[in-house]
Amino acid sequence: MDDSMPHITGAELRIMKVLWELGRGTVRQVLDALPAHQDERPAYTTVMTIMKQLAEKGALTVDRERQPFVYVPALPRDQVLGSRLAQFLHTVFDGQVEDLVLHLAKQAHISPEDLRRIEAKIRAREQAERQPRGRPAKRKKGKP
Amino acid sequence: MDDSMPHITGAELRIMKVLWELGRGTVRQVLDALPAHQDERPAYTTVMTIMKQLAEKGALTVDRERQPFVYVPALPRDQVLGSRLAQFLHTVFDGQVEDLVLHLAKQAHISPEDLRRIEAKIRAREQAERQPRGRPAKRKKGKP
DNA sequence: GACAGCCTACTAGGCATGTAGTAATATTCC
DNA sequence: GGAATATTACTACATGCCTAGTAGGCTGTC
Repeated sequence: MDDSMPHITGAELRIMKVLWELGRGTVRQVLDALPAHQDERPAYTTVMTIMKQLAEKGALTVDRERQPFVYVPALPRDQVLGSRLAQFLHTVFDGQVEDLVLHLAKQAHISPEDLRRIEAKIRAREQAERQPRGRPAKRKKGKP
Repeated sequence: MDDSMPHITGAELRIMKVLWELGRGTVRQVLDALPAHQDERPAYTTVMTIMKQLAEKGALTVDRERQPFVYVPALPRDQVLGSRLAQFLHTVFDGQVEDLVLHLAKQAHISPEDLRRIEAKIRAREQAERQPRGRPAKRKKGKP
C-alpha cells in the first residue's frame, strides 16, 4: 500500500492538488487553475514537465487519445496526503502523535472545542465504516 | 520571532534533536548519541559540517573556550518543530487543521479517547498560561 | 495545399542539499 | 621538546529538484 507510494515533491504536489480538484485536465487547464502564488505562475512548459514526471511515477494516468493529452489522478488524495503526513510525523515528531497535536493546538490556535468537533467527526467516520451506506455527498467547487 | 527562523533541513534536524536531548555536546558526543539509523551512521566530518552550518545559521552557539568545541542549541525545540509544522500544514493541507487531524486520526489510529487526553492537556496548558506563577506572562503575537 | 497556432518531447542549467576527504592546527603524553 | 592523536576548516562532489527553452508534430483555417 504505502510502500508502492511514489515520492511526490513539493512542486508536484501543487499540480496534484489542482487535478484532484478538477478531476482531470490538460496542461493548459492545470496551469490556468493553478492558484496564482501571489505573484508568479510557472511557465507552461514547467507544468508540462512536472505532469510528465508525475505520469512516469504513476501518480497520473494519461489519456493520449484526446489531442491535448488529458491527465487523471491515479492516486487518491487521501493516500498521498496521508503518506506525507506519516513521513512528517516520523521524521519531525518521531512518531509522537500527541506531541504533534499539542504543537498544532499551540500555534494554530485550536480550541478544545475544535478538538471536540474533530472527535465527533472521527466517531462519525468510525460508525460510517461500520455501516457503510452510500457516502455523504461531497461538495465540489464547480469550475469551468 | 518566527520570521527570523532559519530553515533547518532534514539532516540538520537529526543533529538538533540529539543536542536538545543532550543539552549540549561536542561533535563526537553527538555522533555517538546519534540514533543508529538501523545500519549506517554518517562520518564524523559530516556531522561536523552540519553542526558548523547550524552554528552559522544561528541554530547553535559554540563554546570555543573548551577545546573540543561544545555546541549548545540556540533555538528551542518547540520553536523549530512548530515552525516546521506550520510550513507543513500550509503546503500540504493548505492550512486546514481539521483536515490534518482527521488524516492523522485515520492512519495513526488515534482513538477519540486519545483526543480527549490531548484536549485535557490543552485545557491544562491554557489554564497555566492564564495563571502563570513565577513566570512572566507570555505575550501572544497578534495575528492579522 | 499551405500556413499559423497550440501542444508535446527532449534537453539543459541552476540551486539546494547531503556526504565526505584532505590539509592544517591544537592537545596530550612520554 | 617532540611525536602521536584528535579536532577543525576548507573544499569538492554527487544527487535531486525546479525551471525553462527549443525543435518538431498535429489541428484547424483560408
